[in-house]
Amino acid sequence: MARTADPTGRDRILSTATALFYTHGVRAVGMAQVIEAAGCGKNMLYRHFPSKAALAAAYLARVRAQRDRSAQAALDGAWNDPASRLVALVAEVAAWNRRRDYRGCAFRNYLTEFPAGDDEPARVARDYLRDTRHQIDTLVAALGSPPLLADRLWLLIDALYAATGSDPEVAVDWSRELVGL
Amino acid sequence: MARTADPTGRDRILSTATALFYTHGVRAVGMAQVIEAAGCGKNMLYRHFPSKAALAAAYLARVRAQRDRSAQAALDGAWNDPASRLVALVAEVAAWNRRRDYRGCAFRNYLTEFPAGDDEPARVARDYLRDTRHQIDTLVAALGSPPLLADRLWLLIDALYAATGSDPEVAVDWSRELVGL
DNA sequence: GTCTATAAGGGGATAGAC
DNA sequence: GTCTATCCCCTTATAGAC
Repeated sequence: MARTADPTGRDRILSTATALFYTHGVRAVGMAQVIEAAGCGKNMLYRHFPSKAALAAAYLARVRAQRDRSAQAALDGAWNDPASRLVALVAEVAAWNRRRDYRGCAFRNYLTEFPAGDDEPARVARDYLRDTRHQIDTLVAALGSPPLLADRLWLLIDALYAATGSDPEVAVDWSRELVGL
Repeated sequence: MARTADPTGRDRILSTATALFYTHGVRAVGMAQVIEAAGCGKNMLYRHFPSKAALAAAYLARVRAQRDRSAQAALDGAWNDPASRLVALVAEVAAWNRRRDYRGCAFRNYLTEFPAGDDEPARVARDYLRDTRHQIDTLVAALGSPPLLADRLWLLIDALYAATGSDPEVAVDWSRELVGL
């Protein structure tokens, strides 16, 4: 169809792969399935993503970018005190949890699917966990609270990502109580 | 070697499969790998477990039996009041969490690997989650506390099963505080 | 030169047959 | 226990349309 390079090609493929990987899991989705859903040729996919691991890493990086933007928006919409910002972070996870297409945490899910993985996607996943945990620690320190508060808030976030049928609002209310709001 | 059926055969196979499935994930482990590790013939495995789904269901049922026994032992070792029993249940999960070979919750992991599954193993997994949640609800009702306590304790248990590097003791102490001990 | 479509390589999956 | 059938996996290579 197009004689010139399709600038939307890579993004369209990655968008398709992201939806499939997140919904069904990385292991359950084959490259052929991504190709068919994206409506592209095999050649094009492998030029942009030389392997499935590369595609999975790009998938996780894309989700991370979305999550970071969403978390930043939550912080921007909160009061400027550490307590409000901590609650805003928990509430943001809860809001994500309530989405109809919610299927847990993409990074924790990946590490469950590939427990011994130390390739690029695993690094992206572990970096996200480390960075978000660090974000909590920093805000708790700014609040002047003992590290125990960070441990507890992190437990709440872990629980929200597990999502075995609990009401996310319980966690948000609890976090508010924890930080003294 | 043996002319009569090996009574330990089925159990040996299931034991091997349990270790492999739990450590590496169900999807990552092939039937050939189970056969080789169990040191049995292919026909013997398929005689006892006609499909991989049947083997996975038996694996989850076996883990459930272990978990139920362990939870019961924790209850038996606790005081007979609902508060102590609730803490004992949380502490039992924390103790499991501290094991070196801990790799998360077998049931939650399976549901992550097969999110749309409604076959036998998925039913075993979901039944476990439903029953353990019900166990918490019952004890909280016996304690005379509002359902919110059960929601919160369930969040702690979910968090313990996620286990992204938190100290399990934090959850146990928190549960003790929650039930008023 | 850039895309799609198709075929094939090389391996491993589940499962069945003897 | 071995051997085979069938299928799907990831990946590469080839051929054809614009």
